Amino acid sequence: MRIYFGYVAMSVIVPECTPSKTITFQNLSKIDGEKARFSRLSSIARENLRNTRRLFFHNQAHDIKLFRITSKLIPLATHPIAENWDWFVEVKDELKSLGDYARENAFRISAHPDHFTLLNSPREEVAEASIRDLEYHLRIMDGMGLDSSAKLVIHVGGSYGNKEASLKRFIQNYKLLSSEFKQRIVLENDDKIYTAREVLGLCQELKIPMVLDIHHHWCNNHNDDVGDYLADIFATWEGEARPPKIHLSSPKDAKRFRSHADNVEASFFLEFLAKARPLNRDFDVMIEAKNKDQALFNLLAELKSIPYIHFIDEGSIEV
DNA sequence: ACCTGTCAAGTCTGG
DNA sequence: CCAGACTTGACAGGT
Repeated sequence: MRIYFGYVAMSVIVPECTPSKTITFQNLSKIDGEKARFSRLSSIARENLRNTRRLFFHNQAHDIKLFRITSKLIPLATHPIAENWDWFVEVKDELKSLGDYARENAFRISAHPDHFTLLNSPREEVAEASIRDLEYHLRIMDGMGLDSSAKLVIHVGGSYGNKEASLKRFIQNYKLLSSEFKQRIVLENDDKIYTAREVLGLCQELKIPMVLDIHHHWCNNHNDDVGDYLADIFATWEGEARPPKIHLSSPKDAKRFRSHADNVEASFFLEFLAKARPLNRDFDVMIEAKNKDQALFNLLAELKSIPYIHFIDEGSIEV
């Protein structure tokens, strides 16, 4: 089984290369005239795209085929102050060529809309804002010309005092979405509310691929063992062009155990690998650590001493 | 060059 | 009913 590794949004190795530059609402408001404000936003957006391109080159040079693009690529894209700003036209060409490069090098691109994207909120304005945010992500992926294997990873949402009703509301709202959304949305278990088993049930019912977050499962699991239903989680990816994806991170410390540590404990990964090995299926691992790409390299360096792990290149292994 | 409080967005808890 | 926690990278204003 082949396992590919990737990291989230930014590099700690490539200097001066943030793809998430922004401007605060307050400061943008100080600029006189809509035209000048939009021009400022456009120049930030283009800078972010330039840096994303540099990250792509870096990834390709190191055989890293898995990458999560930042949600902050286009500054204030869904903020009311930028409502009349046609950002897509401004960055259309850059987006397309970025996507071409990704396709040529067989990159697996994903995005993870922020935690206030809540499809199941009982507040209509929140649910609507969430759809606007998903639309924004869709336009980026479509603009890059990526096929439906480029996924949008989201959580189920809040519990709002009634988990059962909130799950139902997710189902209702999800069903209202067009197929453009549905072919990209995948669901992830979270660290507080919806466990892996609950998310799996939802994914099976709605035929949505499920991303298992090992760290979240460790925080929030109702005492069940993910090994018992890992095969079912992987099965939600049947018919998809790409293999299942998991998220991997380690707890920061005993007190802040939900937070991401700087690096990933090799034992944390190996424990999971022991459960996945019998299934003998390829899967992708998204590393979520403060040290970003360096954490990926650090983990792989540690795996070098494991006898049954063979290195294909800098970014993938064979087990 | 470096430091610190603040930032568009939501939800949950505890007082 | 409201303040604070949660979480994270970057801004912005200051030294």
